[in-house]
Amino acid sequence: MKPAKAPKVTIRDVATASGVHFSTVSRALDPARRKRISKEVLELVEETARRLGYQPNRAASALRTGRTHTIGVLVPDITNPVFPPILQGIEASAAARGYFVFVANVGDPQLARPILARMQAQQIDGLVMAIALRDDPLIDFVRDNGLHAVMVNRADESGRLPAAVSDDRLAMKLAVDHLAALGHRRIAHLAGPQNVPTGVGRRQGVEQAMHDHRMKPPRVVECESYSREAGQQAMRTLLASGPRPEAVVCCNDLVALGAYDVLREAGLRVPEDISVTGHNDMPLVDMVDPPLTTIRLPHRELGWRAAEMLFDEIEGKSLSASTVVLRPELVVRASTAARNAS
Amino acid sequence: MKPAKAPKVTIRDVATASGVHFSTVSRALDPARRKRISKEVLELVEETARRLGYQPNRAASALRTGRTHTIGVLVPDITNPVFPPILQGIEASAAARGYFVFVANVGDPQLARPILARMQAQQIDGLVMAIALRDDPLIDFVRDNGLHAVMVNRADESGRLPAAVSDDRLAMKLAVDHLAALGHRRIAHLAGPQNVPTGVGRRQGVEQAMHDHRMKPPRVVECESYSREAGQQAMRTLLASGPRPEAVVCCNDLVALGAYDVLREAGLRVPEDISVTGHNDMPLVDMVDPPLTTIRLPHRELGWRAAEMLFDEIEGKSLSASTVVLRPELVVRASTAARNAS
DNA sequence: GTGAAAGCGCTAACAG
DNA sequence: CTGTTAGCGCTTTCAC
Repeated sequence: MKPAKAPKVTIRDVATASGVHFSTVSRALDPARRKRISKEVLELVEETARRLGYQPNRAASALRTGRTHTIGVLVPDITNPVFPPILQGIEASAAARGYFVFVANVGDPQLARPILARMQAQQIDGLVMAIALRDDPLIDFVRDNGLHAVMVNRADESGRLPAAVSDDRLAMKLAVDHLAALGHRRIAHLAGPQNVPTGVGRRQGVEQAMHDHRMKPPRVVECESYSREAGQQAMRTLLASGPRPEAVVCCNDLVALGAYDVLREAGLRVPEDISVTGHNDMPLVDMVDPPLTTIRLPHRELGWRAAEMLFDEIEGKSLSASTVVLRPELVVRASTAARNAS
Repeated sequence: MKPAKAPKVTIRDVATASGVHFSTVSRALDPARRKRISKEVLELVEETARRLGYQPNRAASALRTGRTHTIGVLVPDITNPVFPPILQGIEASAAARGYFVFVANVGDPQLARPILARMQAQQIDGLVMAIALRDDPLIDFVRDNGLHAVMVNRADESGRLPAAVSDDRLAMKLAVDHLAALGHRRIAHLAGPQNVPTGVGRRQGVEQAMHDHRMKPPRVVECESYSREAGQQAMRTLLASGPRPEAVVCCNDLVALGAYDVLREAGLRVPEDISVTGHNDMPLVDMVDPPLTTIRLPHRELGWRAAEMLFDEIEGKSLSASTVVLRPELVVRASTAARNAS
């Protein structure tokens, strides 16, 4: 029968039980210093530690060393399906390197500062930010506090912080190239919020790609957010404000689905009357009607790479690239069709 | 211009700056003990603390008090869309009560123990478990270690741990009642893994409800997991092994979508040839073809309630119910139709 | 109401 | 190679 409560065995208990000084135990149990211990003592200590069920107290170690093996992650909305794979990547890297991850959902940007303050009180070793507006003062705040930090998914354009991102311009080029190959010329863009780096990058990607194809500049409607509702609203605005485009490139999948809603209301068929593309390849967009042509991102790897960069920096082996740009990939499904299909 | 690195101001700095003893500062800054401090001193201390940008060091406090204001959450797969809202609920409650949340993705059940050990080393105050098989030894382990813990989403049948769950039997009754009202009698069930509490509960719910309607017991095929692939496989088995049912009640949405895949392959139409129901109402199942009739769960509230129970227990005000059962809700869409529709 | 002193469990000089 | 010693920043007696 086991004891009712964990009896908290400390380094001293292990020491007396194995007849050595407690600092010897401390050394023996630290991979970095264990080599300076004689083989016999080392084995003895390890054995008794195991037998007694010793668990190091990280709080004590943290107080002494200033390192908690803990990082914070700031996400805007964990229910947005792009973030779970990113988090998974971060967490996998953290687990592999002996860190733990505090996840905070920063619904309202106003909350970022207080949350960050509390995280600092918890003595986090570093921070992964999946939030941040363009020129966000938060970035300066983080740097001024000497906090190790990296960004993921969204990059800070000024490069003040290392980042792991997908190539937004390439992503949109892939979409436009695909539509161009299908014969479309009048392409519109439902753009993301222009105060967010990805919103700008993707819009520029569309514009650049269309320019390269010698098309007229796209009609652009900015969405208020990356949501289905915002997509509906933007699509309504687009339909109301001019001739119907042949295709519409959307800043993300949710916006594309919002566009679907409005097009259906308006009696327009996708892709016969109008082609639609998304971005993210979130789960189930292959099951919607019609299956959505979109851009797939290596979300999990984005998270993994961001975390690796952060840990390297924390541990002082900061050789890693300052910005990692990963390649997105076009996934063709049934929401795009050749122009003369109608 | 701000200092390059945070100069870590401590309680002593605040003390000398305000000309009092550091223990007075400690008292003044603790809501629970601040009342014993004279008004003038209190205000002075608060003011200087603010001026110096004092941040309490939780690691020190943790070492002294044994409380870290940190909890761990074990989820099987954060990319499964049921978990993000649960996490969000947990995190919202935690933020409101001054706690932080370690999230660990326990892909392989084998990993649970080592992860838990590491969390204990980090001195977590409590644990929320969204994993656990039936009669999982992990539950005993947690209790024997005197760890405060609650379960969420999946309950331990033996009631060894408090839990916040949805009423699985009711959920399946809602589905069966709905199908019965549409005139169906030959209903099959694609069941969840029978080593998981929810798998059993839902199967029993279907069986009980059908019994109550005086129907013959359902044909049941067990899925290997709660995934689309497992749903495909189970649906294949079902079609191959007997007469075609009029309706199939699925243990969750992903399984239902797997069933869609196979029915489409087989040239069967949903709902004309066969009605299908899901469970969870995950994002976008209203956009698939046809939109899925399913059961909606209060996932966010599940997480919130679980966390609240945990914090109450940690803080010793353990008046809360031991098990909270929340009501699921039927969402009728287009994957179910009356029997004579065909 | 405030000061003094001890110590949580650990690491990191410094001796020997 | 191992023992000694001194704190990390905080809370918590115990005095006054």
